[in-house]
Amino acid sequence: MNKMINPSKQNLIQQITVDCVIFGYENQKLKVLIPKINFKGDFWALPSGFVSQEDDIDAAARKVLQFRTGIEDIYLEQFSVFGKASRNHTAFLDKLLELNEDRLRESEQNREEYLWFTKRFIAIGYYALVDIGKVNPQKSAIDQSIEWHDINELPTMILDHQEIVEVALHTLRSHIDEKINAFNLLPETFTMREVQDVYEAVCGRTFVRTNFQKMILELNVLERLEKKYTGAANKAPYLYRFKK
Amino acid sequence: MNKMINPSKQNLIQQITVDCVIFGYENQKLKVLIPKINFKGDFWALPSGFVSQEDDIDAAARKVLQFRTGIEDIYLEQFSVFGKASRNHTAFLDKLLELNEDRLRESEQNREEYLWFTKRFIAIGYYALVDIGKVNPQKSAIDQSIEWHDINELPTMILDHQEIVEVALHTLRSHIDEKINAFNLLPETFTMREVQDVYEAVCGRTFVRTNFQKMILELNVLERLEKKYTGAANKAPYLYRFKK
DNA sequence: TATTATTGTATAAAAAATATACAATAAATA
DNA sequence: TATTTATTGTATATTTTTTATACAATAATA
Repeated sequence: MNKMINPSKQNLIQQITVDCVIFGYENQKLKVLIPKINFKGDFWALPSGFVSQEDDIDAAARKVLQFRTGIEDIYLEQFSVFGKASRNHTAFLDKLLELNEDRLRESEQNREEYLWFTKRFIAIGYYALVDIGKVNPQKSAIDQSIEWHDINELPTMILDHQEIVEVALHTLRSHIDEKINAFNLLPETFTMREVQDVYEAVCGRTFVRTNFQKMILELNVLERLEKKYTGAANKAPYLYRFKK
Repeated sequence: MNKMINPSKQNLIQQITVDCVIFGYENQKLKVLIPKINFKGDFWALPSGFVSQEDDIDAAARKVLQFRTGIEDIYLEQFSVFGKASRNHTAFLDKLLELNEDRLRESEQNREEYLWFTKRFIAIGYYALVDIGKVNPQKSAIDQSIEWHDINELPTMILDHQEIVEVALHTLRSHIDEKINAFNLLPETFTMREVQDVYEAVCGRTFVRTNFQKMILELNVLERLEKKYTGAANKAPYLYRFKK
């Protein structure tokens, strides 16, 4: 949320944001990266950004993701637009101002920002899925914190951000087969079990191991390498990698 | 395209359009409704509109569809956003001005419109599917004509409108099962053959009659009524209607 | 009454998805 | 060293879904 840095003065498309649902995977769990802003009142909001006149909307979303995760070439996908006429930050901002009178004084400039930011906004939704281990979450200037939240225990977010996450998750699940490679979640080489763990976390369900293997191999994107001796007291699994 | 009626003066969201792919069905054929603008140079462009501050984006799209088709409660669906930074009407307008010098004189107001309209625009794509028989296509003030074009013989359109149609068609095909009812294409009662004709036109392929019947009945949205005596020299087919 | 075109129904065949069985490890441990 | 343990690879059985084929039942016509 670099929303507060005089956006009304910048060379931006008006009344448009790109709102990003950054899914993260670690330890068989699916999470979402959500900043909490640094004001009294417990306000959580999805990472989002504006669209510069010079940027493709995809590029605008990519900037948000790069800033928030530090990852350069992240795969992301636009999935829906949220454009109700009533979709504005007024209720949120008024609440915030009410609870933070001490810090936010009336001023000509603040007034201008307020008017700019309480206009109706159209959000273009993007989602990404990253390896939590590779990410160093970045707070913006106005954030108190930014944390990974389990997909089943999301905080109460502003506006329609809850719905945005739901739609993103639905899209992610239906696209996982084509995107499992693009997401770059797995190491260079990996076992079948690791692939299955990703799938189970993303889809929120279990798969029968033997059938999962068959299904994933039939996608025809993996090649089998040597065995991996893990030190565990059992048969060593094969390693795989994505075909070039 | 009511784009030319001083849009820069109206209460609109800037740099946003809703671009509509209006599919039409008639005589086992799938078509697209495309206006041609009333200037020298053969310019075709999808029906589109701007988004008023007071309208949901869905409502903005609905207005375009209502104006173009005369149908009140039309089912439509947002399917994608087209937002390249280079997406602007400059090349199109310059060509148009060059070919129509006689009609378009330099003036302060025209200049203003030109600058407004050559900004980069983000298009939110919507599609609908209507019964051509129920539609009376409406030209806008700047159109020379508006016609149904066979899906396989589309004219060369401005900007990325060709791509927009392609993405819309892909979405339509993948959603046809859930939407066949919503599209309101079929009469109150209809035969199985009529349903299959719609499917074949939309999907651009044939189906095996007996298997199609089974498939469509398994969707569980139809109820069977009495037989229909058509006067043809063959067994009378049953009529169906959508369950309430 | 035989012919014709098309429908409704049944069923066979093929393919895909799901469930189950079991031998083959790789290390720990007895 | 033999036995135990947990997990893997492979095969196969079962079920479900999809696709193909056969054919009798019309409703009018010739």
